Amino acid sequence: MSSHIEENYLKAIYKQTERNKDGAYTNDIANELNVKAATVTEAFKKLGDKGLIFYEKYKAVTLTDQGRAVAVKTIRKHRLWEVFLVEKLGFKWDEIHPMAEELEHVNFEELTERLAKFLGNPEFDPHGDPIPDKNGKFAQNKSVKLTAINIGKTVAMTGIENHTPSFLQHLDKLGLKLGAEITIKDVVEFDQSILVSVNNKKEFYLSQEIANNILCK
Amino acid sequence: MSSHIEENYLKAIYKQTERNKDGAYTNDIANELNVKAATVTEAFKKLGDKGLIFYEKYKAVTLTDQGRAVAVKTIRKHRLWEVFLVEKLGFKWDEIHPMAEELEHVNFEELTERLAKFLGNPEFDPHGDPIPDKNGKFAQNKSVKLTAINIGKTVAMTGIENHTPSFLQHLDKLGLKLGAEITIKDVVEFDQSILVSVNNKKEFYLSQEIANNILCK
DNA sequence: TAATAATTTTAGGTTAAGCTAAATATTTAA
DNA sequence: TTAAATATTTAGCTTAACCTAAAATTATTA
Repeated sequence: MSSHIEENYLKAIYKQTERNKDGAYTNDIANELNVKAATVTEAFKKLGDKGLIFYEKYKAVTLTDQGRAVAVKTIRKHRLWEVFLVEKLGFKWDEIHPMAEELEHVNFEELTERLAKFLGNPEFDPHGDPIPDKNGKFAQNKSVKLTAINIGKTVAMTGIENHTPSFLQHLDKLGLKLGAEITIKDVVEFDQSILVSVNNKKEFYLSQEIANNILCK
Repeated sequence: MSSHIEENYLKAIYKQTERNKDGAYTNDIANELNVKAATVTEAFKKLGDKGLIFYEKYKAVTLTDQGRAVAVKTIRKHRLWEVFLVEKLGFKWDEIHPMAEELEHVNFEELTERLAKFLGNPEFDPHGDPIPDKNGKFAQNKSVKLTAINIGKTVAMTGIENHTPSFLQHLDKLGLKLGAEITIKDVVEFDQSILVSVNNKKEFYLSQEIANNILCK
C-alpha cells in the first residue's frame, strides 16, 4: 500500500474516531474517501496486517499507537502547509485544503521540522485547528460552540467545525475571522438564531446552523 | 498514467534530449528512471497515444510541444522548490534534490506562481540551473566549462554539470560555491589538472574531471 | 423473535505500472 | 556482408487499488 494511500486511510480513521469513540466503520471511511465499501474492507485487512489498526470483521476499527502516530504526523504536515499557504503565499482560508491535501504526503522529517520552525512553530492552523507537535501532542484550546454562550457575553472566535469553502466564504462576507470579538446580543426563541455583534461594529443574526459551526472561548 | 509518473517520464526524456539531439532511447530512460526497458516501451506507447511524445518503434522519442510544456513546468516546480528549501528553510544544496523530486508533482498552478513570487521570481536554482518562467522560457547564462578558460583569466562560478551529493560536498569543502571568483593560475600538461585560486585566497589544483563539471563565465 | 433492512465481506473482474523471458530489429565488427 | 552483439518490443505474469454483484453478518422493527 503506497504511503500516500495509507496516510489517507489512517487520517480518515483518526478523524472518524474523534467523532465516534467506537472507531471507524467501513462505510464511514468509504464515504470519506469516496471509495466503495469493499475497497475499504480490503484496505482494513492490509492495515491490520501491518499493525496500524485493530481490525476484526464487522467491527469498527481503531488505530494502534503506530497507526495513530502516522495519522497525527500527516495532520501535522497538512496543517503546517496550510499555515505556509496562508501566511507566506497569501492564499485565503477557503482555498488551501486541496493543496495541503497533496503537500501532506511529502515525507521528509527534516523538511517538516524546518518548515515548522520557519513558520514559528505555530500551534494552530488558519482554521483554528491545533497543529500537533513533532511528538504528536496537540495544544488544547478548550473552545466551545457559539451556541453555548449566554446572552450578554463576549467571546473570541477560535475555530470552526465545518471547513467547506462555501461556509468559509460566508464567514468572510460577515467579517467573521479567527480572533473576531463576538457579543451575543439576543437569542430568538422561535428558531434559536442568535443576534450577535462583531468587534462592536456590525450586528446581525446567525442561524443556529451557522452558530453551531463556530467555536469560541 | 498518473500525472506523477507521466511527469517523470517526460522530464527524463527532456533531459536526455538536451544531451542528445536525436531524442531519448528506451534504455536511456530505463536507466534514468530505474525501470526495465520493457516498461519504458509501454510508457512510450501511452505517452505517444496521448500526444505527449513522438514515438516510432525502435526510434528515439522526442517531445511534442504539449509534452515539452509538461516537462518544463515540472522542471520549473522542481527548481522553485529547491530555491525555497535553500533560501527559506536553510537546507544545503546537496540535500534538496530528493525533496524537490516529490514537491514538483504537486500540481496547482496558483501555488507554483505564488511560490515563485514569494521567492522573488528567481531565474536560477541553488545549483545555478535556470528556472523556466511560467511560459516555459529559460534565462540564458552563456556559461562555459572551467576547462575552457585560459591561464590568467578570472571568472565567476555559475553552475555545475554534476549534481551528485558527493560532488557538491566536495565543492563545499573547497569553498567553491556559486559566485566564487576563480582565477586560472596554471594548467598541468601531464594530466590537464588546473591550478586555481578562489576569491584570491585559497589556491589548489583541480582535476580535469572536476573542472569539467564546473560552469563559469 | 422472526422478518426485513442495512452493513460488511467475499469472490471475481479491471487497470496501471511494474516485471521476466523470448522474439524481433538494429547496429557493430569481423 | 554476414555474424555477433546490442537494443527494443512483444507476450504474458504480478501486485496494488480500485470496482460490481452476491453472500454473509449484524441491526432494526413489526
